[in-house]
Amino acid sequence: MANPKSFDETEVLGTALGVFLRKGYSRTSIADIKKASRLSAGSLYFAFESKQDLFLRVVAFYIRYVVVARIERYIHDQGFFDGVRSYFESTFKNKEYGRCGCLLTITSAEPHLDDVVVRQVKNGFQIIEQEFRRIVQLAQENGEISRKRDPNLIAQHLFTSYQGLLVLVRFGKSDRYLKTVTDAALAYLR
Amino acid sequence: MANPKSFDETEVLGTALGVFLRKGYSRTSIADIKKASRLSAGSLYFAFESKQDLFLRVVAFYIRYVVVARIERYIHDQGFFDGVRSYFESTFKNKEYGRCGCLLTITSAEPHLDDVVVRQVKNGFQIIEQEFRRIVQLAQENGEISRKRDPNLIAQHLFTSYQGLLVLVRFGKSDRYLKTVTDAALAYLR
DNA sequence: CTACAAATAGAACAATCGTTCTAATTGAGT
DNA sequence: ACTCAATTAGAACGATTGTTCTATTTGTAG
Repeated sequence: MANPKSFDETEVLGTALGVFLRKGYSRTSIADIKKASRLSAGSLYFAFESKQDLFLRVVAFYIRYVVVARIERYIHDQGFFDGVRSYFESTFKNKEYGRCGCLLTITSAEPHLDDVVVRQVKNGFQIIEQEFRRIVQLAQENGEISRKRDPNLIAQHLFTSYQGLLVLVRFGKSDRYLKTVTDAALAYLR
Repeated sequence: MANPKSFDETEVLGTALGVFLRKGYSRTSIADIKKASRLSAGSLYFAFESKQDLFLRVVAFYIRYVVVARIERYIHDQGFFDGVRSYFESTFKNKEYGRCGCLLTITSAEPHLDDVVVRQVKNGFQIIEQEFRRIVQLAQENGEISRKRDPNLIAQHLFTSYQGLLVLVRFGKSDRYLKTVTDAALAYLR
């Protein structure tokens, strides 16, 4: 045994996430990751198998600690309608990773991705949609939404509006515009 | 005078559009364009100033002869509701450029674009939104939509749903799913 | 038929990409 | 203190990028 690892892998994942969000998968170079993480090529390739391997782990990190964690927290703290509104608004108000869109959304726009990557992104999408379905059903039990409506349909609508919103966020629409869009998406649920 | 141009520039723009739609701006190489158009680097750089110049002209071509032309035709032939439905469905049913998403949508997801490109894409988005607003107002005059509703809001909703749909199309959701999403977007307008 | 410039083809350029390799450094176990 | 393997840094590799350069071909005007 000698020379224990001098950096926290999770921390690197968070840093890399920021870079991937800003530049996208294929246009992010290892040089970018090196600069952001202050690690050398040697260290990076010692810790991660390849650029693709690093990205896959970043996606998993993102789904778990950004997307799902955020949804849970908002819904738990504020209930369905206000929680969804806060979640939608976090896409353009959040300081940490805000205004960059969603890692899954921007990745799905990239061409000729490896099958493994596609599967990982698909999985992420399903998790988000499933979360939406879950909170809709919860809201129906609470009486916040009528039990007569189809939760699948509502979840789909939520998901599509969310994706549309993210495109507009990425594209730099004004906060006022994005707020109106959020309102319209929520109005459909009343 | 000698040796007149042996290829049609518009034809090249159409071919290049197909490549850019499949691969995105930054990941499309001049080699790709060469292969698709069967032109040499010399010819391409004789006709177009640079890769960026070519792309700008492709975007203009796309807005005019694909997006706007398609909207006009569907609305003219089928009226508002069926027209919008057909237009939405063309994003995943059209054989020519279908299933690739929208050139503007996928470009807006790309990082660090030149200001000139950003402006061109922004312009395209505005044109689409403006077209939506125009056909909504037209539908209000026809009585297809209540005159009491705010056409700007409806156009915004249409635009956002359209962008969300395009993300899902690009991502390979099933026709059935996409049709449901389209229905939900239209239901909001009734 | 000759001359000439527009148009073309393809080799060559520097820059950047992801990745690998080789040393040098590090610190715990003996 | 010495050993030895885990870890690190950074040079180097071949492949690919957008672009430029140099010939060569081409068709028409005189």
